[in-house]
Amino acid sequence: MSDMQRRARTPRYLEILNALRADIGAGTYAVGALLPSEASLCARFDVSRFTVREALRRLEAEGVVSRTQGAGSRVLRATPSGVFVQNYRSVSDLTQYAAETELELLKVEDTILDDNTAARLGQDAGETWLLLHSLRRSAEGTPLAVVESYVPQRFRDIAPGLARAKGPIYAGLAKAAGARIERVIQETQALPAPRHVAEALGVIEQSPVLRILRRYSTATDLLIASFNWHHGGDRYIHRTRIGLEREDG
Amino acid sequence: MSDMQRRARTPRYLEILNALRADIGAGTYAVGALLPSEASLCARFDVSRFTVREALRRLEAEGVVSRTQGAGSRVLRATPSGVFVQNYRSVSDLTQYAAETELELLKVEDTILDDNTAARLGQDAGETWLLLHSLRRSAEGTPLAVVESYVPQRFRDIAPGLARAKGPIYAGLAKAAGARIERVIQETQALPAPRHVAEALGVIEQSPVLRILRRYSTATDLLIASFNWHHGGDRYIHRTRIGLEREDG
DNA sequence: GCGTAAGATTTGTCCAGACAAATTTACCTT
DNA sequence: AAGGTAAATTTGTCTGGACAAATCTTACGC
Repeated sequence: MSDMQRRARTPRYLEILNALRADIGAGTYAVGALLPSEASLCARFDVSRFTVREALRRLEAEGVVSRTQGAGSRVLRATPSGVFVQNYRSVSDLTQYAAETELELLKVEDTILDDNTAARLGQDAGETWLLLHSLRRSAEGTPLAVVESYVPQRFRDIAPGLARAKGPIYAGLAKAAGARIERVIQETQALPAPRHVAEALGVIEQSPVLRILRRYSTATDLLIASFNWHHGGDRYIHRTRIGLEREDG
Repeated sequence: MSDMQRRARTPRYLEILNALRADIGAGTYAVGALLPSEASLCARFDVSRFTVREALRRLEAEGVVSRTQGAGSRVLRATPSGVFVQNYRSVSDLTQYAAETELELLKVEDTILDDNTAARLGQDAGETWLLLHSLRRSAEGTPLAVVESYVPQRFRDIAPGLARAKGPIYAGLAKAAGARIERVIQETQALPAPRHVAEALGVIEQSPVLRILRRYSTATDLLIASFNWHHGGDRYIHRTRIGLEREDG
């Protein structure tokens, strides 16, 4: 063993890491399934628990597995997530698909703003808004993003037709309202996926996703706000026509 | 000890982590300085090396220290970087400072596009462009962002005056050129800081920073492109007036 | 059938020690 | 003074063990 260790310049935990990555990639351990316990991995690779944990710890840092005390290690995705700062590189390019996507309205419902959401939107908690759920899919049928739009109640009648109209929702709404959108503020954040987003995107709950909050305002009012949930990490590209106001460039 | 362990529900390594964070925040261990060795930390906290390493490992994951075999652990920054996907939360809010910042022109120079930059800008490699370096500072004198703008040669005469003009560079340039900017494309990525950026931002080389590439185009041409380097991680907020074209909302 | 409680499983925290590998320091030679 | 080599320092990898804490499973009682 000490002899083996001398010849092999790659650490043992890296071999295990690669073996597990390969297994996950090959589908031996499917997305959503549990990995073998640390104890059985120790037996399989004939190493101490420390070494197995070192490999698992890295798999977790890559976003490939999620580990829970008492429950085990669950496979979140087959390939590393290209975690933003940790990995220093981008994996996929959303805009590649953007041209081929379609918008699909899932649900329209009344909702009362909770404290958290109200704070984010800059509105009063307890207000009743209209909540539109929509889902974008790529041409190949892969879910790309979940969109949740908050709209004032008064647009209740025209709301369901917005998804079927040409152009983006905010444009249709502005037109219907006879208002002009003058300000867009966008916030980007990374979060663990809540249940409904995970289901819609086809990823495991708690796996990292990008949430982009956009607030479209007229000169005086917030007209529409939307949470856009994307697959986590990766490079995010934002396209727009014209940009005014102060900017870093 | 086992008695102490029973009463204390917070793991020992977390206490050490917090103690080290406090020391770093207080300046006991300055940015750029070396932390005590693992061995001396073991002595100070009376724990095994495993426990100290667990704390240091997390400090490293937060981007607070950088660890090198044989060299030691060096302090990279005083506060956690709010690493994007890893931490699931934001730390600072750039816009808080944005109102109080000033723009300062550092350097104007001719540059020939290398393959990499050319590819990013969608221009031909070997072309000669004008490169403007500028630096933003907060009111308190803390460097916030480094901006590198690429501008066509023909703007050589007016370029130096742009920083002193009111409003953003691209607006002044468009006005001077009699052109109208119709499209802005923004790419966000996380990278290890190159030397000149690290120096300007006051962070350690290789520490994670956000690089935002913005390309401002007229109907036909790329008018100006800029790399905006920000402190890593954290929440990035983008403000603009009006947004047209296709969008996710 | 359903909730509860006990037991089994699984990961989290921690120790004491050992050697390897990379870097830094000190010293010696030229 | 410059350069190279050996020694000391420091982090990386790894063992084998122990108990704690969270979760899951099973069996029991109502």
